[in-house]
Amino acid sequence: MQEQNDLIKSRLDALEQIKKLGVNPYPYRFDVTANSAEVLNSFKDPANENEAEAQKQKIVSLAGRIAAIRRMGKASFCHIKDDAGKIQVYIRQNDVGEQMYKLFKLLDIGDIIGVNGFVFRTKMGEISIHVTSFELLTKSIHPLPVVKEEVTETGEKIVHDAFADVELRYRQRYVDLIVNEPVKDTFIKRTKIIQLIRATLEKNGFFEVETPTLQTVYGGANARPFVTHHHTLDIPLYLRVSNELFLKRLIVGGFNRVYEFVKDFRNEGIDRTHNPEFTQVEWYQAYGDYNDSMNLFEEVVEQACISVHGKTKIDYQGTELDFKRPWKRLKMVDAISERNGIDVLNMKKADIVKFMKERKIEFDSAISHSKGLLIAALFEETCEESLIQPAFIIEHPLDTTPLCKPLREYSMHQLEEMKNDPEQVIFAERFEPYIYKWELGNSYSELNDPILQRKLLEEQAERGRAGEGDTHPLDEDFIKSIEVGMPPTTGVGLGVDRLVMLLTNSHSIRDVIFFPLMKPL
RNA sequence: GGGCCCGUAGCUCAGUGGUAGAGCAUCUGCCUUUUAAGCAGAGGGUCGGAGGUUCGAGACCUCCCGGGCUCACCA
Repeated sequence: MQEQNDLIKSRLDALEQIKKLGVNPYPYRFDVTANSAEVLNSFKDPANENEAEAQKQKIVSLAGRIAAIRRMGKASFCHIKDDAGKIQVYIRQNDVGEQMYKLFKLLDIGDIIGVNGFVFRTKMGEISIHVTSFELLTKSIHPLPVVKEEVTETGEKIVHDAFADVELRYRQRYVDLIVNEPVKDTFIKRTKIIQLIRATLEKNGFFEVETPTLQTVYGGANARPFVTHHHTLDIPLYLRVSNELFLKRLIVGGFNRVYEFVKDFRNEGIDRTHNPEFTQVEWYQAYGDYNDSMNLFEEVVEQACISVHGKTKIDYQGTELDFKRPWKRLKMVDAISERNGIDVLNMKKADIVKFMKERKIEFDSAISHSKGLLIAALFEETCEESLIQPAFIIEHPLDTTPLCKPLREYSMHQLEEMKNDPEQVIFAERFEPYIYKWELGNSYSELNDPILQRKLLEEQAERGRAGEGDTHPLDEDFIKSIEVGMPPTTGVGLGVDRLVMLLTNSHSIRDVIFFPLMKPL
Protein backbone atom coordinates (compact mmCIF):
# COMPACT_ATOMS: atom_id res chain seq x y z
CA MET A 1 0.00 0.00 0.00
CA GLN A 2 1.07 3.53 -0.52
CA GLU A 3 2.48 5.72 2.17
CA GLN A 4 -0.14 7.73 3.98
CA ASN A 5 1.60 10.96 4.72
CA ASP A 6 -0.36 14.14 5.20
CA LEU A 7 0.21 15.29 1.62
CA ILE A 8 -1.42 12.22 0.17
CA LYS A 9 -4.17 12.34 2.80
CA SER A 10 -5.09 15.89 1.90
CA ARG A 11 -5.20 14.97 -1.79
CA LEU A 12 -7.38 11.94 -1.12
CA ASP A 13 -9.58 14.21 0.96
CA ALA A 14 -9.82 16.68 -1.95
CA LEU A 15 -10.68 13.75 -4.24
CA GLU A 16 -13.65 12.85 -2.00
CA GLN A 17 -14.84 16.45 -1.93
CA ILE A 18 -14.63 16.62 -5.73
CA LYS A 19 -16.78 13.52 -5.99
CA LYS A 20 -19.27 15.10 -3.57
CA LEU A 21 -19.52 18.07 -5.94
CA GLY A 22 -20.76 15.59 -8.54
CA VAL A 23 -17.58 15.86 -10.62
CA ASN A 24 -15.91 12.78 -12.11
CA PRO A 25 -12.20 13.29 -11.37
CA TYR A 26 -11.29 10.86 -14.18
CA PRO A 27 -13.42 11.78 -17.21
CA TYR A 28 -12.95 10.38 -20.71
CA ARG A 29 -11.95 13.07 -23.15
CA PHE A 30 -11.35 16.73 -23.82
CA ASP A 31 -11.24 18.62 -27.10
CA VAL A 32 -7.81 20.22 -27.39
CA THR A 33 -7.57 22.96 -30.04
CA ALA A 34 -4.12 24.35 -29.29
CA ASN A 35 -0.95 23.69 -27.38
CA SER A 36 1.00 26.13 -25.26
CA ALA A 37 3.59 26.91 -27.91
CA GLU A 38 0.92 27.66 -30.52
CA VAL A 39 -0.89 29.96 -28.14
CA LEU A 40 2.26 31.84 -27.21
CA ASN A 41 3.17 32.23 -30.87
CA SER A 42 -0.36 33.26 -31.90
CA PHE A 43 -0.10 36.53 -30.03
CA LYS A 44 2.02 38.48 -32.47
CA ASP A 45 2.10 41.92 -30.86
CA PRO A 46 0.79 41.98 -27.30
CA ALA A 47 1.04 45.78 -27.23
CA ASN A 48 -1.34 46.13 -30.18
CA GLU A 49 -4.80 47.09 -28.86
CA ASN A 50 -6.64 45.82 -31.94
CA GLU A 51 -5.01 42.44 -31.74
CA ALA A 52 -5.79 42.18 -28.03
CA GLU A 53 -9.46 42.89 -28.82
CA ALA A 54 -9.49 40.31 -31.60
CA GLN A 55 -7.98 37.69 -29.30
CA LYS A 56 -10.86 38.13 -26.86
CA GLN A 57 -13.27 36.88 -29.51
CA LYS A 58 -11.32 33.66 -30.03
CA ILE A 59 -11.64 30.78 -27.60
CA VAL A 60 -8.80 28.27 -27.36
CA SER A 61 -8.93 24.92 -25.56
CA LEU A 62 -5.78 23.56 -24.03
CA ALA A 63 -5.02 20.70 -21.65
CA GLY A 64 -2.09 20.07 -19.37
CA ARG A 65 -0.74 19.39 -15.93
CA ILE A 66 -0.78 22.09 -13.26
CA ALA A 67 2.84 23.02 -12.54
CA ALA A 68 2.29 25.97 -10.21
CA ILE A 69 -0.65 27.73 -8.55
CA ARG A 70 -0.79 31.25 -7.18
CA ARG A 71 -4.11 31.82 -5.46
CA MET A 72 -5.37 35.29 -4.58
CA GLY A 73 -8.72 34.71 -2.99
CA LYS A 74 -11.35 34.70 -5.71
CA ALA A 75 -8.85 34.72 -8.59
CA SER A 76 -5.79 32.61 -9.31
CA PHE A 77 -2.96 32.11 -11.71
CA CYS A 78 -1.60 28.68 -12.62
CA HIS A 79 1.04 27.47 -14.96
CA ILE A 80 0.03 24.42 -16.88
CA LYS A 81 2.44 22.19 -18.76
CA ASP A 82 1.54 20.42 -21.95
CA ASP A 83 3.43 18.53 -24.60
CA ALA A 84 4.80 21.72 -26.12
CA GLY A 85 5.79 23.67 -23.04
CA LYS A 86 4.21 25.78 -20.37
CA ILE A 87 1.62 28.56 -20.27
CA GLN A 88 0.00 30.66 -17.59
CA VAL A 89 -3.76 30.58 -17.12
CA TYR A 90 -5.89 33.04 -15.19
CA ILE A 91 -9.02 31.81 -13.45
CA ARG A 92 -11.56 34.13 -11.79
CA GLN A 93 -14.65 33.19 -9.82
CA ASN A 94 -16.56 35.85 -11.79
CA ASP A 95 -15.83 34.03 -15.04
CA VAL A 96 -16.22 30.37 -14.10
CA GLY A 97 -18.87 30.68 -11.39
CA GLU A 98 -18.90 29.96 -7.68
CA GLN A 99 -19.38 26.20 -8.08
CA MET A 100 -16.47 25.74 -10.50
CA TYR A 101 -14.24 27.99 -8.47
CA LYS A 102 -14.96 25.76 -5.50
CA LEU A 103 -13.75 22.85 -7.61
CA PHE A 104 -10.69 24.84 -8.63
CA LYS A 105 -9.79 25.37 -4.97
CA LEU A 106 -9.61 21.58 -4.58
CA LEU A 107 -6.98 21.25 -7.28
CA ASP A 108 -3.30 20.64 -6.60
CA ILE A 109 0.00 20.80 -8.43
CA GLY A 110 0.11 17.70 -10.62
CA ASP A 111 -3.58 17.61 -11.50
CA ILE A 112 -4.44 17.61 -15.19
CA ILE A 113 -7.02 20.11 -16.39
CA GLY A 114 -8.52 21.29 -19.63
CA VAL A 115 -9.19 25.01 -20.00
CA ASN A 116 -11.19 27.09 -22.45
CA GLY A 117 -10.55 30.80 -22.72
CA PHE A 118 -9.08 33.67 -24.66
CA VAL A 119 -5.49 34.73 -24.92
CA PHE A 120 -4.44 37.95 -23.23
CA ARG A 121 -1.48 39.66 -21.73
CA THR A 122 -1.18 40.31 -18.01
CA LYS A 123 -0.15 43.58 -16.41
CA MET A 124 3.27 42.04 -15.92
CA GLY A 125 3.41 41.22 -19.62
CA GLU A 126 3.03 37.44 -19.69
CA ILE A 127 0.89 36.02 -22.45
CA SER A 128 -1.73 33.90 -20.69
CA ILE A 129 -5.12 32.30 -21.11
CA HIS A 130 -8.08 34.04 -19.48
CA VAL A 131 -10.18 31.04 -18.55
CA THR A 132 -13.89 31.13 -19.24
CA SER A 133 -14.48 27.48 -18.29
CA PHE A 134 -12.40 24.50 -17.31
CA GLU A 135 -12.63 20.79 -16.54
CA LEU A 136 -10.74 18.56 -14.18
CA LEU A 137 -9.32 15.80 -16.40
CA THR A 138 -7.24 13.80 -13.91
CA LYS A 139 -6.78 14.17 -10.17
CA SER A 140 -3.26 13.42 -8.98
CA ILE A 141 -2.94 11.95 -5.52
CA HIS A 142 0.85 11.66 -5.36
CA PRO A 143 2.71 14.87 -4.55
CA LEU A 144 5.28 16.03 -7.08
CA PRO A 145 8.54 17.76 -6.21
CA VAL A 146 7.87 21.47 -6.32
CA VAL A 147 10.38 23.05 -8.64
CA LYS A 148 10.29 26.82 -8.83
CA GLU A 149 11.57 28.85 -11.68
CA GLU A 150 12.71 32.42 -11.45
CA VAL A 151 13.18 34.59 -14.51
CA THR A 152 15.63 37.38 -13.87
CA GLU A 153 15.44 40.82 -15.46
CA THR A 154 17.96 39.71 -18.05
CA GLY A 155 15.66 36.85 -19.03
CA GLU A 156 17.82 34.22 -17.38
CA LYS A 157 16.08 31.25 -15.85
CA ILE A 158 17.05 30.20 -12.36
CA VAL A 159 15.63 26.87 -11.19
CA HIS A 160 15.10 26.60 -7.47
CA ASP A 161 14.91 23.33 -5.59
CA ALA A 162 15.36 21.24 -8.73
CA PHE A 163 14.45 17.57 -8.43
CA ALA A 164 18.05 16.42 -8.44
CA ASP A 165 18.32 13.06 -6.66
CA VAL A 166 19.70 10.97 -9.53
CA GLU A 167 18.49 7.71 -8.07
CA LEU A 168 14.91 8.94 -7.73
CA ARG A 169 15.09 10.57 -11.16
CA TYR A 170 15.96 7.22 -12.80
CA ARG A 171 13.58 5.15 -10.70
CA GLN A 172 10.68 7.56 -11.26
CA ARG A 173 11.43 8.79 -14.75
CA TYR A 174 7.81 9.90 -15.18
CA VAL A 175 8.39 12.43 -12.38
CA ASP A 176 11.76 13.43 -13.82
CA LEU A 177 10.12 14.10 -17.19
CA ILE A 178 7.37 16.19 -15.61
CA VAL A 179 9.52 18.46 -13.48
CA ASN A 180 12.90 18.59 -15.23
CA GLU A 181 12.41 20.24 -18.59
CA PRO A 182 15.79 19.40 -20.20
CA VAL A 183 15.18 15.67 -19.65
CA LYS A 184 12.32 15.57 -22.09
CA ASP A 185 14.40 17.48 -24.60
CA THR A 186 17.17 14.87 -24.40
CA PHE A 187 14.75 12.08 -25.23
CA ILE A 188 13.17 14.04 -28.05
CA LYS A 189 16.66 14.41 -29.49
CA ARG A 190 17.25 10.69 -29.03
CA THR A 191 14.24 9.92 -31.18
CA LYS A 192 15.28 12.51 -33.76
CA ILE A 193 18.73 10.95 -33.99
CA ILE A 194 17.25 7.48 -34.50
CA GLN A 195 14.85 8.84 -37.12
CA LEU A 196 17.74 10.52 -38.92
CA ILE A 197 19.84 7.34 -38.92
CA ARG A 198 16.88 5.44 -40.31
CA ALA A 199 16.24 8.09 -42.96
CA THR A 200 19.89 8.13 -44.03
CA LEU A 201 19.97 4.35 -44.35
CA GLU A 202 16.69 4.30 -46.26
CA LYS A 203 18.01 7.02 -48.56
CA ASN A 204 20.97 4.74 -49.29
CA GLY A 205 18.71 1.84 -50.19
CA PHE A 206 18.85 -0.13 -46.93
CA PHE A 207 15.87 -2.25 -45.92
CA GLU A 208 14.71 -2.51 -42.31
CA VAL A 209 14.40 -6.06 -40.94
CA GLU A 210 13.85 -7.85 -37.64
CA THR A 211 15.86 -10.78 -36.27
CA PRO A 212 15.54 -12.86 -33.08
CA THR A 213 16.22 -11.49 -29.63
CA LEU A 214 15.92 -14.96 -28.11
CA GLN A 215 18.60 -17.16 -29.59
CA THR A 216 19.53 -20.80 -29.09
CA VAL A 217 23.17 -19.96 -29.84
CA TYR A 218 24.58 -16.51 -29.21
CA GLY A 219 27.34 -14.88 -31.23
CA GLY A 220 28.58 -11.93 -33.21
CA ALA A 221 30.34 -10.31 -30.26
CA ASN A 222 32.69 -11.39 -27.56
CA ALA A 223 30.42 -10.87 -24.55
CA ARG A 224 28.78 -12.78 -21.73
CA PRO A 225 25.13 -13.41 -22.47
CA PHE A 226 22.03 -13.38 -20.31
CA VAL A 227 20.65 -16.90 -20.11
CA THR A 228 16.98 -17.76 -19.84
CA HIS A 229 14.94 -20.91 -20.27
CA HIS A 230 12.08 -22.00 -22.46
CA HIS A 231 9.70 -24.11 -20.40
CA THR A 232 7.86 -26.04 -23.10
CA LEU A 233 10.94 -26.87 -25.13
CA ASP A 234 13.00 -27.23 -21.94
CA ILE A 235 16.08 -25.63 -23.50
CA PRO A 236 18.30 -22.74 -22.52
CA LEU A 237 17.89 -19.58 -24.56
CA TYR A 238 20.19 -16.60 -24.75
CA LEU A 239 19.32 -12.96 -25.13
CA ARG A 240 21.23 -11.70 -28.12
CA VAL A 241 24.59 -10.06 -27.61
CA SER A 242 24.53 -9.03 -31.28
CA ASN A 243 22.40 -9.47 -34.38
CA GLU A 244 25.37 -9.67 -36.74
CA LEU A 245 25.13 -13.35 -37.63
CA PHE A 246 21.44 -13.08 -38.49
CA LEU A 247 21.84 -10.03 -40.69
CA LYS A 248 24.57 -11.86 -42.63
CA ARG A 249 22.17 -14.77 -43.15
CA LEU A 250 19.80 -12.26 -44.74
CA ILE A 251 22.57 -11.05 -47.05
CA VAL A 252 23.07 -14.72 -48.01
CA GLY A 253 19.31 -14.94 -48.53
CA GLY A 254 19.43 -12.18 -51.11
CA PHE A 255 18.65 -8.96 -49.26
CA ASN A 256 21.50 -6.78 -50.49
CA ARG A 257 21.19 -3.96 -47.98
CA VAL A 258 19.62 -4.55 -44.58
CA TYR A 259 19.59 -2.77 -41.25
CA GLU A 260 18.08 -3.31 -37.83
CA PHE A 261 17.85 -1.28 -34.64
CA VAL A 262 18.17 -3.73 -31.77
CA LYS A 263 18.51 -4.01 -28.05
CA ASP A 264 21.61 -6.07 -27.32
CA PHE A 265 22.05 -7.63 -23.90
CA ARG A 266 25.47 -8.10 -22.36
CA ASN A 267 25.95 -9.53 -18.92
CA GLU A 268 28.86 -7.29 -17.97
CA GLY A 269 29.59 -4.42 -15.63
CA ILE A 270 27.46 -1.30 -15.34
CA ASP A 271 28.96 2.17 -15.44
CA ARG A 272 28.32 5.52 -16.98
CA THR A 273 28.87 4.22 -20.51
CA HIS A 274 27.42 0.71 -20.06
CA ASN A 275 23.87 -0.46 -19.44
CA PRO A 276 23.08 -4.22 -19.54
CA GLU A 277 20.65 -3.62 -22.39
CA PHE A 278 21.64 -1.07 -24.97
CA THR A 279 20.68 -0.06 -28.47
CA GLN A 280 22.70 -0.69 -31.59
CA VAL A 281 21.94 -0.21 -35.21
CA GLU A 282 23.72 -2.59 -37.54
CA TRP A 283 23.67 -2.41 -41.30
CA TYR A 284 25.07 -4.75 -43.94
CA GLN A 285 25.76 -3.97 -47.54
CA ALA A 286 26.51 -6.59 -50.18
CA TYR A 287 29.18 -5.84 -52.78
CA GLY A 288 30.81 -3.19 -50.60
CA ASP A 289 33.90 -3.11 -48.42
CA TYR A 290 34.88 -1.37 -45.20
CA ASN A 291 35.69 1.84 -47.06
CA ASP A 292 32.05 2.07 -48.10
CA SER A 293 31.04 1.53 -44.50
CA MET A 294 33.39 4.26 -43.30
CA ASN A 295 31.92 6.74 -45.73
CA LEU A 296 28.37 5.90 -44.74
CA PHE A 297 29.20 5.91 -41.04
CA GLU A 298 30.57 9.44 -41.30
CA GLU A 299 27.53 10.53 -43.22
CA VAL A 300 25.09 9.00 -40.72
CA VAL A 301 26.77 10.54 -37.69
CA GLU A 302 27.42 13.95 -39.24
CA GLN A 303 23.83 14.18 -40.41
CA ALA A 304 22.53 13.06 -37.01
CA CYS A 305 24.55 15.84 -35.42
CA ILE A 306 23.23 18.42 -37.85
CA SER A 307 19.67 17.22 -37.34
CA VAL A 308 19.74 18.08 -33.63
CA HIS A 309 22.25 20.95 -33.59
CA GLY A 310 22.06 22.46 -37.05
CA LYS A 311 25.86 22.37 -37.22
CA THR A 312 28.76 19.93 -36.87
CA LYS A 313 30.58 21.55 -33.94
CA ILE A 314 29.18 20.73 -30.51
CA ASP A 315 30.18 20.87 -26.89
CA TYR A 316 30.49 17.65 -24.95
CA GLN A 317 31.21 18.10 -21.25
CA GLY A 318 33.39 21.11 -21.92
CA THR A 319 35.16 19.71 -24.99
CA GLU A 320 34.42 20.92 -28.49
CA LEU A 321 33.81 18.07 -30.93
CA ASP A 322 33.55 18.54 -34.67
CA PHE A 323 31.69 15.87 -36.61
CA LYS A 324 32.39 17.36 -40.03
CA ARG A 325 33.34 14.85 -42.71
CA PRO A 326 35.80 13.46 -43.62
CA TRP A 327 37.14 12.10 -40.35
CA LYS A 328 40.77 11.27 -39.74
CA ARG A 329 41.68 7.69 -40.68
CA LEU A 330 44.55 6.21 -38.78
CA LYS A 331 46.07 2.74 -38.90
CA MET A 332 46.24 1.15 -35.48
CA VAL A 333 50.01 0.64 -35.74
CA ASP A 334 50.49 4.29 -36.73
CA ALA A 335 48.41 5.42 -33.75
CA ILE A 336 50.69 3.33 -31.52
CA SER A 337 53.72 4.81 -33.18
CA GLU A 338 52.45 8.37 -32.67
CA ARG A 339 51.76 7.84 -29.00
CA ASN A 340 54.68 5.62 -28.05
CA GLY A 341 57.37 6.39 -30.60
CA ILE A 342 57.81 2.74 -31.48
CA ASP A 343 57.30 0.71 -34.63
CA VAL A 344 55.61 -2.49 -33.46
CA LEU A 345 55.92 -4.07 -36.89
CA ASN A 346 59.70 -4.12 -36.57
CA MET A 347 59.61 -5.39 -33.01
CA LYS A 348 59.73 -8.99 -31.91
CA LYS A 349 56.77 -10.24 -29.91
CA ALA A 350 59.03 -10.49 -26.87
CA ASP A 351 60.11 -6.86 -27.30
CA ILE A 352 56.50 -5.70 -27.27
CA VAL A 353 55.90 -7.65 -24.07
CA LYS A 354 59.03 -6.12 -22.60
CA PHE A 355 57.96 -2.61 -23.66
CA MET A 356 54.53 -3.06 -22.07
CA LYS A 357 55.97 -4.43 -18.85
CA GLU A 358 58.48 -1.58 -18.62
CA ARG A 359 55.70 0.97 -19.06
CA LYS A 360 53.56 -0.96 -16.58
CA ILE A 361 50.89 -1.39 -19.26
CA GLU A 362 48.63 -4.11 -17.96
CA PHE A 363 47.45 -6.93 -20.16
CA ASP A 364 46.00 -10.39 -19.73
CA SER A 365 48.83 -12.92 -19.89
CA ALA A 366 46.50 -15.19 -21.90
CA ILE A 367 47.08 -13.00 -24.97
CA SER A 368 50.89 -13.11 -24.92
CA HIS A 369 50.89 -15.93 -27.52
CA SER A 370 49.60 -13.49 -30.13
CA LYS A 371 51.59 -10.54 -31.39
CA GLY A 372 48.37 -9.16 -32.89
CA LEU A 373 46.47 -9.26 -29.62
CA LEU A 374 49.42 -7.62 -27.87
CA ILE A 375 49.34 -4.81 -30.40
CA ALA A 376 45.60 -4.36 -29.88
CA ALA A 377 46.09 -4.27 -26.09
CA LEU A 378 48.91 -1.75 -26.44
CA PHE A 379 46.63 0.40 -28.59
CA GLU A 380 43.76 0.26 -26.12
CA GLU A 381 45.94 1.14 -23.16
CA THR A 382 47.94 3.95 -24.72
CA CYS A 383 45.95 5.46 -27.60
CA GLU A 384 42.23 5.42 -26.79
CA GLU A 385 42.48 8.28 -24.31
CA SER A 386 43.89 10.58 -26.99
CA LEU A 387 41.12 9.95 -29.52
CA ILE A 388 38.87 12.91 -28.82
CA GLN A 389 37.82 14.20 -32.25
CA PRO A 390 35.93 11.76 -34.49
CA ALA A 391 38.45 9.40 -36.08
CA PHE A 392 38.57 5.95 -37.61
CA ILE A 393 41.10 3.50 -36.30
CA ILE A 394 41.66 1.06 -39.16
CA GLU A 395 43.49 -2.18 -39.85
CA HIS A 396 43.26 -4.15 -36.63
CA PRO A 397 45.23 -7.36 -36.18
CA LEU A 398 43.20 -10.23 -37.62
CA ASP A 399 43.46 -12.06 -34.28
CA THR A 400 41.10 -9.50 -32.71
CA THR A 401 38.09 -10.86 -34.58
CA PRO A 402 37.01 -14.07 -36.31
CA LEU A 403 34.53 -12.32 -38.60
CA CYS A 404 36.71 -10.06 -40.74
CA LYS A 405 38.68 -10.39 -43.97
CA PRO A 406 42.44 -9.93 -44.01
CA LEU A 407 43.79 -6.95 -45.96
CA ARG A 408 43.38 -7.51 -49.71
CA GLU A 409 47.04 -6.71 -50.36
CA TYR A 410 48.22 -10.06 -49.01
CA SER A 411 48.68 -12.77 -51.63
CA MET A 412 47.33 -16.23 -50.81
CA HIS A 413 50.89 -17.41 -50.57
CA GLN A 414 51.89 -14.60 -48.21
CA LEU A 415 48.95 -15.34 -45.93
CA GLU A 416 49.96 -18.99 -45.61
CA GLU A 417 53.51 -18.03 -44.71
CA MET A 418 52.49 -15.37 -42.22
CA LYS A 419 50.05 -17.68 -40.43
CA ASN A 420 52.88 -20.02 -39.58
CA ASP A 421 55.17 -17.30 -38.27
CA PRO A 422 54.33 -16.04 -34.77
CA GLU A 423 56.42 -12.91 -35.38
CA GLN A 424 54.18 -11.90 -38.30
CA VAL A 425 50.92 -10.01 -37.83
CA ILE A 426 48.11 -10.26 -40.34
CA PHE A 427 45.95 -7.15 -40.39
CA ALA A 428 42.25 -7.06 -41.14
CA GLU A 429 39.93 -4.76 -43.06
CA ARG A 430 38.32 -3.51 -39.92
CA PHE A 431 37.65 -0.07 -38.49
CA GLU A 432 36.43 1.31 -35.23
CA PRO A 433 35.19 4.89 -35.02
CA TYR A 434 36.38 6.70 -31.91
CA ILE A 435 34.89 9.85 -30.48
CA TYR A 436 35.72 11.29 -27.07
CA LYS A 437 37.80 8.19 -26.22
CA TRP A 438 34.83 5.91 -26.83
CA GLU A 439 34.39 3.20 -29.43
CA LEU A 440 31.24 4.25 -31.17
CA GLY A 441 31.00 1.26 -33.44
CA ASN A 442 32.74 -1.49 -35.32
CA SER A 443 32.93 -2.51 -38.95
CA TYR A 444 34.49 -5.06 -41.27
CA SER A 445 34.92 -6.18 -44.77
CA GLU A 446 33.02 -9.28 -43.72
CA LEU A 447 34.74 -12.62 -43.93
CA ASN A 448 32.91 -14.85 -46.44
CA ASP A 449 35.46 -17.62 -46.97
CA PRO A 450 33.59 -20.51 -45.31
CA ILE A 451 36.69 -22.63 -44.72
CA LEU A 452 38.53 -19.80 -42.97
CA GLN A 453 35.34 -18.73 -41.20
CA ARG A 454 34.91 -22.18 -39.69
CA LYS A 455 38.55 -22.32 -38.67
CA LEU A 456 38.50 -18.92 -36.94
CA LEU A 457 35.20 -19.56 -35.15
CA GLU A 458 36.41 -23.00 -34.03
CA GLU A 459 39.57 -21.44 -32.64
CA GLN A 460 37.50 -18.87 -30.79
CA ALA A 461 35.17 -21.55 -29.45
CA GLU A 462 38.16 -23.47 -28.16
CA ARG A 463 39.74 -20.47 -26.51
CA GLY A 464 36.51 -19.41 -24.88
CA ARG A 465 36.55 -16.27 -22.94
CA ALA A 466 39.94 -15.79 -21.36
CA GLY A 467 39.63 -16.10 -17.62
CA GLU A 468 35.88 -16.65 -17.70
CA GLY A 469 35.94 -20.39 -18.12
CA ASP A 470 32.85 -20.53 -20.31
CA THR A 471 33.34 -21.36 -23.97
CA HIS A 472 32.05 -19.38 -26.89
CA PRO A 473 29.59 -21.60 -28.76
CA LEU A 474 29.98 -22.41 -32.42
CA ASP A 475 27.04 -21.40 -34.59
CA GLU A 476 26.96 -24.24 -37.14
CA ASP A 477 23.97 -22.84 -38.94
CA PHE A 478 25.73 -19.52 -39.47
CA ILE A 479 28.73 -21.31 -40.98
CA LYS A 480 26.35 -23.27 -43.20
CA SER A 481 24.94 -19.99 -44.51
CA ILE A 482 28.45 -18.79 -45.36
CA GLU A 483 29.03 -22.11 -47.10
CA VAL A 484 25.94 -21.46 -49.20
CA GLY A 485 27.77 -18.31 -50.21
CA MET A 486 27.69 -14.72 -48.94
CA PRO A 487 28.64 -12.10 -51.51
CA PRO A 488 31.43 -9.66 -50.69
CA THR A 489 29.83 -7.68 -47.86
CA THR A 490 30.58 -4.94 -45.39
CA GLY A 491 28.75 -4.40 -42.14
CA VAL A 492 28.63 -1.81 -39.39
CA GLY A 493 27.47 -1.68 -35.80
CA LEU A 494 26.81 1.73 -34.28
CA GLY A 495 26.24 2.28 -30.54
CA VAL A 496 23.15 4.44 -30.49
CA ASP A 497 23.18 5.27 -26.76
CA ARG A 498 26.70 6.64 -26.87
CA LEU A 499 25.99 8.68 -29.96
CA VAL A 500 22.96 10.14 -28.20
CA MET A 501 25.09 10.88 -25.13
CA LEU A 502 27.54 12.82 -27.27
CA LEU A 503 24.87 14.71 -29.17
CA THR A 504 22.88 15.62 -26.04
CA ASN A 505 25.86 16.41 -23.81
CA SER A 506 24.73 13.69 -21.39
CA HIS A 507 27.15 12.58 -18.72
CA SER A 508 25.74 9.09 -18.20
CA ILE A 509 24.15 6.46 -20.42
CA ARG A 510 21.38 6.48 -17.83
CA ASP A 511 20.49 9.98 -18.96
CA VAL A 512 19.67 8.77 -22.47
CA ILE A 513 17.79 5.57 -21.57
CA PHE A 514 14.26 6.19 -20.25
CA PHE A 515 14.34 3.32 -17.78
CA PRO A 516 17.93 2.26 -17.04
CA LEU A 517 18.40 -0.90 -15.01
CA MET A 518 18.27 -0.18 -11.27
CA LYS A 519 18.67 -2.63 -8.44
CA PRO A 520 15.32 -3.36 -6.81
CA LEU A 521 14.89 -1.67 -3.46
C1' G B 1 33.52 -7.60 -7.68
C1' G B 2 37.62 -3.80 -5.32
C1' G B 3 38.58 1.43 -3.50
C1' C B 4 36.60 6.34 -2.16
C1' C B 5 32.19 9.29 -1.11
C1' C B 6 26.84 9.93 -0.10
C1' G B 7 21.71 8.57 2.32
C1' U B 8 18.09 13.86 7.77
C1' A B 9 10.26 16.03 6.41
C1' G B 10 6.88 15.17 -0.12
C1' C B 11 11.32 18.22 -2.63
C1' U B 12 16.08 21.03 -1.83
C1' C B 13 19.34 21.17 2.18
C1' A B 14 21.60 22.78 7.37
C1' G B 15 22.82 20.17 11.72
C1' U B 16 31.53 18.23 14.39
C1' G B 17 28.49 13.53 21.17
C1' G B 18 23.82 17.05 24.91
C1' U B 19 15.69 18.92 23.75
C1' A B 20 15.74 16.98 15.44
C1' G B 21 15.97 22.37 12.10
C1' A B 22 15.18 25.95 7.52
C1' G B 23 12.97 27.19 2.69
C1' C B 24 9.38 25.39 -0.61
C1' A B 25 5.17 22.06 -0.52
C1' U B 26 0.80 20.69 2.89
C1' C B 27 -3.40 22.36 6.33
C1' U B 28 -6.48 26.92 8.47
C1' G B 29 -7.67 32.21 7.74
C1' C B 30 -7.17 36.86 4.49
C1' C B 31 -6.36 38.42 -0.51
C1' U B 32 -10.09 39.33 -8.20
C1' U B 33 -3.65 40.78 -13.13
C1' U B 34 0.03 37.17 -9.73
C1' U B 35 4.71 35.00 -11.19
C1' A B 36 10.53 31.86 -6.57
C1' A B 37 2.98 36.04 -5.33
C1' G B 38 2.19 38.04 -0.29
C1' C B 39 0.48 38.26 5.08
C1' A B 40 -0.95 35.53 9.83
C1' G B 41 -1.07 30.82 12.18
C1' A B 42 -0.66 25.16 12.37
C1' G B 43 0.73 20.20 11.40
C1' G B 44 4.50 17.02 9.36
C1' G B 45 10.54 12.70 11.09
C1' U B 46 11.84 4.87 12.94
C1' C B 47 17.77 10.94 10.78
C1' G B 48 18.36 4.20 4.78
C1' G B 49 18.29 -0.68 8.12
C1' A B 50 20.35 -3.79 12.18
C1' G B 51 23.73 -4.23 15.99
C1' G B 52 27.60 -1.84 19.15
C1' U B 53 30.43 2.15 22.06
C1' U B 54 28.59 5.96 25.56
C1' C B 55 25.28 8.61 31.30
C1' G B 56 23.69 10.34 26.37
C1' A B 57 24.31 8.84 19.03
C1' G B 58 21.52 12.08 13.27
C1' A B 59 26.91 12.44 14.36
C1' C B 60 31.61 7.53 16.58
C1' C B 61 32.45 1.78 15.36
C1' U B 62 30.77 -2.96 12.70
C1' C B 63 27.65 -5.31 9.26
C1' C B 64 23.70 -4.89 5.68
C1' C B 65 20.62 -2.10 1.78
C1' G B 66 20.49 1.68 -2.09
C1' G B 67 23.10 5.39 -5.01
C1' G B 68 27.42 8.32 -7.12
C1' C B 69 32.55 8.44 -8.74
C1' U B 70 36.49 5.22 -10.00
C1' C B 71 39.19 0.55 -11.22
C1' A B 72 38.35 -4.31 -13.31
C1' C B 73 35.08 -6.75 -17.29
C1' C B 74 32.94 -4.72 -21.70
C1' A B 75 30.45 -1.40 -26.24
